[in-house]
Amino acid sequence: MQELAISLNTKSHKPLYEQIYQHIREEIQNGRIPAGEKLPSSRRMSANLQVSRSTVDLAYEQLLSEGYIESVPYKGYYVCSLEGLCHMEFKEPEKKERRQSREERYRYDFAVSGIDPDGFPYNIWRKISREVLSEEDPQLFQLGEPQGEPGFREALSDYLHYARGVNCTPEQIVVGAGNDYLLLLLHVLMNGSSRIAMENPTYCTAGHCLEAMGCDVISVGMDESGMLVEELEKSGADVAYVMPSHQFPTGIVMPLRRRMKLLSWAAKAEDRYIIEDDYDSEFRYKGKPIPALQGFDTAGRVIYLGTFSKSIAPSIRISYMVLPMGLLEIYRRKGILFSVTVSRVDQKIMEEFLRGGHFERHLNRMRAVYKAKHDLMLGRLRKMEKICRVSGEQAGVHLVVHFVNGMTEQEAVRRAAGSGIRVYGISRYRMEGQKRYEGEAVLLGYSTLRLDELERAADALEQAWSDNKKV
Amino acid sequence: MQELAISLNTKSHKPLYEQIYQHIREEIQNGRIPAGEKLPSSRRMSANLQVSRSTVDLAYEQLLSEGYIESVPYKGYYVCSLEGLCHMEFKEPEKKERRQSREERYRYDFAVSGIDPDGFPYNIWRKISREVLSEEDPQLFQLGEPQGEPGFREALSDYLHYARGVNCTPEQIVVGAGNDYLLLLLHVLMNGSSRIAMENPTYCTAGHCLEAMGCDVISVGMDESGMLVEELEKSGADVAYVMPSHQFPTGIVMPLRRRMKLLSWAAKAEDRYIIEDDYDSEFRYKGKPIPALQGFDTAGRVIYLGTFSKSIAPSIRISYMVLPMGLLEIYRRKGILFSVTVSRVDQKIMEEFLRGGHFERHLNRMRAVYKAKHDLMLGRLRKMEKICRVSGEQAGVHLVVHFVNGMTEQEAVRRAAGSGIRVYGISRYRMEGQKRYEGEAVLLGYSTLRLDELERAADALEQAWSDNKKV
DNA sequence: GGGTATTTGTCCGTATGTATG
DNA sequence: TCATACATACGGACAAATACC
Repeated sequence: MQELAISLNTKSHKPLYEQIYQHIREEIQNGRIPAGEKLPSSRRMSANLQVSRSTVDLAYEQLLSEGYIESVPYKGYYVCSLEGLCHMEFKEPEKKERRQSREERYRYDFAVSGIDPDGFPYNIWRKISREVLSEEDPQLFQLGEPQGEPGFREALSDYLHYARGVNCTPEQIVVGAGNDYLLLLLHVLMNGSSRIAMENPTYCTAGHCLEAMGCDVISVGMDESGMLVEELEKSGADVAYVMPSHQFPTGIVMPLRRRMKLLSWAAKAEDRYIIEDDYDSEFRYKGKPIPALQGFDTAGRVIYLGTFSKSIAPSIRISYMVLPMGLLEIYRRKGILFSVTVSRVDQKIMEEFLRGGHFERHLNRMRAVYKAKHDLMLGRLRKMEKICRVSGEQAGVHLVVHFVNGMTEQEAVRRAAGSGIRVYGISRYRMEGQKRYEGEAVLLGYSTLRLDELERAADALEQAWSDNKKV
Repeated sequence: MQELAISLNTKSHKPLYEQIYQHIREEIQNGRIPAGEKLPSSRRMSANLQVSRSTVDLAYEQLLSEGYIESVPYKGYYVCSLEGLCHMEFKEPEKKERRQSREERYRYDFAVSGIDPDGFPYNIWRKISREVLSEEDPQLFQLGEPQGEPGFREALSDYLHYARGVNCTPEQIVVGAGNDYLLLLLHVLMNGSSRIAMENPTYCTAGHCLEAMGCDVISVGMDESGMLVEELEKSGADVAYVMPSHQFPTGIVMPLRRRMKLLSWAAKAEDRYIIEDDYDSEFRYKGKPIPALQGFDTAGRVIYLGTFSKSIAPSIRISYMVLPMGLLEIYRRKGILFSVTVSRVDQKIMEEFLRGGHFERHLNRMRAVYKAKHDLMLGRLRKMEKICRVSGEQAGVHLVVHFVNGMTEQEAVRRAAGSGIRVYGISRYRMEGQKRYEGEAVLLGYSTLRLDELERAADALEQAWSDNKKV
């Protein structure tokens, strides 16, 4: 039979198995599932509904005991004919939807950061967390190594190697609480005197952090392949901060040729480095992922920066960097003074999450979730061809929208706001005083909104932008 | 392919199928099973490993879903090539020589850092941890406030107020992963140009961190009341780093008079600050605790630094600082750029730990534990009056031992080592090149040793030090 | 060369242990 | 103590490919 689409409510106080049981019973009573039909196996059903098999088992067992279905061992469950069964109509009392009134100005926020609200793998995380805390290993609560737990770094280097093509040993990895912190640490390692080139527009938070530390942040132009290496060369920068896998905010994926050019720029001098922020590399919707820049680096000039903020949750604060050999030596002199900033417990949890393959399964799940949202938004926006076109759609969890009907970025943002929708102009990601990026565009992040919200938000957005009268 | 020799551990808490899965995955990742190779059939494997077929099935299924292997129906499972990822030579990191050998030379380690091995409140922590993760609050996994969770800061400010006499609102608190990090952040706030005075001897790690950041660290002498304010004045320092509640390593508690003098030094200029590291304030064995320096500060010149490293566990990495108003403004401009470095989950757990009164109960328990150890060691050392006398015994979890029989610090350390006991000479806590502190002494930390171990260690120590023949 | 036994992945229902409230 | 939910592990049945007589 077809897949049953049962809407389960985890938060409801009604047990899951009962919700399943009731739904199937109704289907049978209504004749929507005819007698003789085979029900989906408990495995299939549990996979569909994202619940444990035994939950489905319980539901089936109840149906069985009440004679709605019969079990044929090694084959499956089959719907009985209802003859002779008296059944009363049972009306579910309507539950009032408890809507939380939001005082927020915005009904929908196309935030470019953040994760899917239902995306956190609670169950596994809870389980691993419990396991780790149950070991009662006295060592676990003494201070750990400054670089991070050896076991965690090993699991991480395995993952980075096969999933991202990063070429490193666990010894090169430094674990830290967030990219900001790692940049801070890096700044200490580099003796605080770097001139850092960033693309324009870029991930300003990092730029402002670097400026706050006292770095010279230099804005370098970009074309459709990413940072312009010629300009970089002229800029006199020592360090280039790039996001080859998915540049923020443009969504540009740096092609191989440009990567090589960048690497040869770095190889030209001893004190040149590339900081590769492997932003959003986990989510790609087209083609195969390009391995990290770091994997092609033979001169030891690439510092690879990665995080679990996007792939798991921003709030768990686990990032990591891979240092080239030269910097590693400096780290061992100076960096080692600074204690690790991630809880040893959290590191252990993350290690198990990686080793148990949960991370990959989680990524696969999230990829599917984001793909659905991505496709929905892309479809909707492509229908609005009179108004806009889309770029940066190959990867990540946001789209870049350019207007073809003469609407300015500012106006698009204002109109959306007028309809209670928050969108983000790309201009806000230019470093201050750097107006070299001329394109106007709006960013639509779809990670934090649920599918049905996206649908409604897209409706409202279309209306707001289609409206011809000026606001 | 050949039979895989997987050593299964039935007793381990790790599921069988996961052990199988992990083993095979690692073999594939390391290339020990080449791409295209056929895995043993589930039957053969299950016979070999003496487990059920479906257990093997589960393991294979997981490998399948993650793309490590592919299934050819009625033929077998075959290892996939890790397609799409460039394959570079992956050097197997040679296993490092067990460093433990050096640490195992010591039977007993009177380490001055670390906590009681049985001291971590596993049960409550597990319970709260579970509760926090069970709430399934989607907000909890989005990025939190840079300063730390408002609720946590509120609980913290309450605690600091009544337990330490710290005078602050939650808005002044900045949460961070460890004192080192907070110093780093502070350095950014202070524009990286500070001349910092530290006592001598002192907590060198902090000193070296500050130096690595580029601070001028100036050593200032001390007497039995702590830092000499006259010298501080002459030194030209902007910032004084002190530990009034229990100076490390001397154990000196700064009396009120000296505190006031210090405060008036700071009040003399706009850019002068005192960093009050409230080290070990939680554990006092005599008299009532002196409130924090910060509570007496009317000029807004004290930065209060606290941590749960000693009171709960070093590895959980939760520290905090209280900024005076002037710095708070700067923080709101520059510091706010840096995301918080403590996991939001951990903050929530800690908040509950505070609010539920568990922290105080825990402290009481630990105070009793440490008091017992303290009294034991103090008693034993006082019996050795021919050899040494003790100082710094009012608070903390270590004692300072001065020798009265002419034994040098170096010799005391060596003799102890000869008996397999690790003790720490106080000289190692002088900043390099600063030899102004003339006293020789040895530190005995008793937090990480259990009572019975302490007993035996004290025996051995007495013998080693009593022994009159030179070593 | 055609039939048969074996091997294989796949799918199934079931039983048990454990965490949690 | 009991209800709920989940994870783990078990072994039987099936159909297609394959090896063997």
